[in-house]
Amino acid sequence: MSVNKVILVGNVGKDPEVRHLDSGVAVANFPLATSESYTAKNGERVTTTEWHNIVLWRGLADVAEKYVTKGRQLYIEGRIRTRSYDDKDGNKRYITEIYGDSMQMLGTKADNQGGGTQSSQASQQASTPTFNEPEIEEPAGDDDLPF
Amino acid sequence: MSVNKVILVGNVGKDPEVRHLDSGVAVANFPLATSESYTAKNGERVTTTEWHNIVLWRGLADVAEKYVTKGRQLYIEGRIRTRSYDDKDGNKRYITEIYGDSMQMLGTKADNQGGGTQSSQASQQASTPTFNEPEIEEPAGDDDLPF
Amino acid sequence: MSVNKVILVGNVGKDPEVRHLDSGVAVANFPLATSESYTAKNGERVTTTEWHNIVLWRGLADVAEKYVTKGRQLYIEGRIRTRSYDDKDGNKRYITEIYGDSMQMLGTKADNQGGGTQSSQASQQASTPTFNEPEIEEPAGDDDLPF
Amino acid sequence: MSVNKVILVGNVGKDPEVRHLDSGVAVANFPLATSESYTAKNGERVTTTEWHNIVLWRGLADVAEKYVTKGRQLYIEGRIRTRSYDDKDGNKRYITEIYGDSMQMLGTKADNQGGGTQSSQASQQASTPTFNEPEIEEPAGDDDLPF
DNA sequence: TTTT
DNA sequence: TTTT
Repeated sequence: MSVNKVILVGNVGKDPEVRHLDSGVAVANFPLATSESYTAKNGERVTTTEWHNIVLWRGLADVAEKYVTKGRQLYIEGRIRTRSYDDKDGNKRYITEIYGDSMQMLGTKADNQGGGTQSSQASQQASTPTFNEPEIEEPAGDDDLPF
Repeated sequence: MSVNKVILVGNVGKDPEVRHLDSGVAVANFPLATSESYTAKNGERVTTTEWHNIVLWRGLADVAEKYVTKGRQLYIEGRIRTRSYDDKDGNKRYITEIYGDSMQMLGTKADNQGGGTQSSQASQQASTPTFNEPEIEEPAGDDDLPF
Repeated sequence: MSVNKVILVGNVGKDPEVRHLDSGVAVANFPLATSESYTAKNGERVTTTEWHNIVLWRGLADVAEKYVTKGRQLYIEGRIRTRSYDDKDGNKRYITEIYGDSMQMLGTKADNQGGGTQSSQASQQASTPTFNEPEIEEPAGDDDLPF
Repeated sequence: MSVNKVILVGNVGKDPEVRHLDSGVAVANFPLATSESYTAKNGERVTTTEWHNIVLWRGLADVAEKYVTKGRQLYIEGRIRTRSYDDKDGNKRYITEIYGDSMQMLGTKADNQGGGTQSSQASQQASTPTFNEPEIEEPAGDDDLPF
C-alpha cells in the first residue's frame, strides 16, 4: 500500500533505556542526533542538530542493551510512528518515534571500545554486524499469502 | 556528519495549503498517509495508518499547489524535522514534520485526472515529472568547498 | 557490517519469467525501467532510461507471477548483486541484478486493470499490498508481538 | 517519473583514481565493498562480499581525491548506471556503476588517521562533513556535463 | 484526513 | 523492454 522508511546515520545521545514488558518483550529507547550544516546568507557556517527518538523491540533491543552506548555512531533503518499520550495535565500530546527495523554499528573497533578490552568477544563483534528485526507480518512459512 | 533521510509512498489526505512568506518564499503543507497491514495473533487482518506532516518549500511548494490533490499517491523523499511552538496555553509543544526534497507523482494519467480532460497540459504533466528541491546549502557556484 | 540498499520506482518492461528450482524455490526475473530527464546545454529536454534486472525469490516470485505485468508501475526495495557467468565463447562475464526484498504495486485500480474486469479478485487486490521477503537468516518463532 | 536510488555503507577497496576530462570536469573511480553474513543450513556462518564500482563527478571527485582512502568506511547515496563498452575483442560488454550524489565519511577521527597527526586540518575534518552533488538538472552554472 |  |  505504501512505504514509510527512515534511514539515519547519527550519534547516540544517551545510553539506551531498556524495559521488559510483562510479555517478556524487550524495548529499548534512546535519542539519536543527526546534524546538518549550511552556510547562511551572511557567510556564517550554521549547524543544526535534529534529535530522533529511537525505539527498538525484541532482539534489536537486546543488541542495543549490549552494544549501543552514548556517543556511538549508528546506522538505523526503520519507520516513523507518531503516538499520542496524555500529559500530566490531561492534555493529549503527540510524540514521533523511529521504530528501528535494522541497525548497524558504524566505525571500527577503535571507536567503539571505550575502556573495553580488544579481545572481548562482545566489543569486537559490536563493530560489525547488521541486526535485523524479523518482520512482524511475516509468520514462519509465509507462502500462503492472505490476498 | 550524518544522514537524515525519509522515503514515503502514500496518499495525500487533504489538498495542500500554500502560504507565501514575506520573503516571497512559498511553503506548502499537507498530510500524507501511509498504512501498514499485519495479521494479529487472533488471525485478524489489522491496518494502521500513519499520518505524516509534509512541508515543501519554494519550487516544490509551487508544484504541490498545481498538481497535488487529495487522494493522490505520492513518492516523497526528504528529512525529519521536529520543531517546537507554544500552544494557546503557553505550553511548549513539539511537532514533527517531513521536509520534502524530492517528489514524484505516482500512478498514470488515469489515476490523476478526476473529471479533467485528457488534453489538459497540467494534468498530463502531473503524472510524470520528478521535482527536486535545489539544495539550499548549495548556492550557484559551489566549488569553493568550505573545508 | 554494511548497507547495500536499492530503492526503485519504475515500469515493468516485460512480463516476469518465473522458474522453479529443483528445490522447489521460485525465482522471477523481469526488467524494470527508470528514467531521468534533464535539460541539456542546448535547451533540449533529454530523457535517459536505465534498465534494472529484477530478481525475486520464493513468495515474492509467486506474487510477481500473479500480479506483475508489463507496463506496471512498481516500487522495489532490494540489494545489488553482481554475478559472473561464462558466455558461449567461454569468456567470463558479469551481470548486475537487483534482488528484491520488498515490492509494492503502485497506482490505483484504474491503472492496473488493463482489459480485466473490475470484479476480478486478483486485479483488484493487486493494486495495494506490500510484499516482503522474510529474511533468510531470521529463524521461525518470534511471534509474541506486543502490539 | 521514477526513482533510482542506492544507499551504500561499505569500505573502500582501493584509493580512488581521479581523472580530469578535457572540459576540466573531475571524475573519481573506486571500488566499495559491502558484505552480508548469514547462517547456512549447516549452521556455518557465511559472509559474501559485493563490490560496487563507485563513480563521483566534479566536487565529489575532488573530495574523494583528498579524503577517500583504501579501507575507509563510507556512506554513499547515488544511482545505478549501466553502460556498455567494447572489450579488446570488439565484443559489447556492460558494466554497472554507482554514480554517487552524496557521500559521508563514517567513523570518527580515530579510524581515519592512520599514522596521521590529530591536528591535520584535512584528516580531522574528513571525518565529518556530508558532501552533496549539485543536481545535474539544476542550472546555475555546472553545465559542462560529460554525458 | 488518504488509500485498498 | 517500460512509462510520460
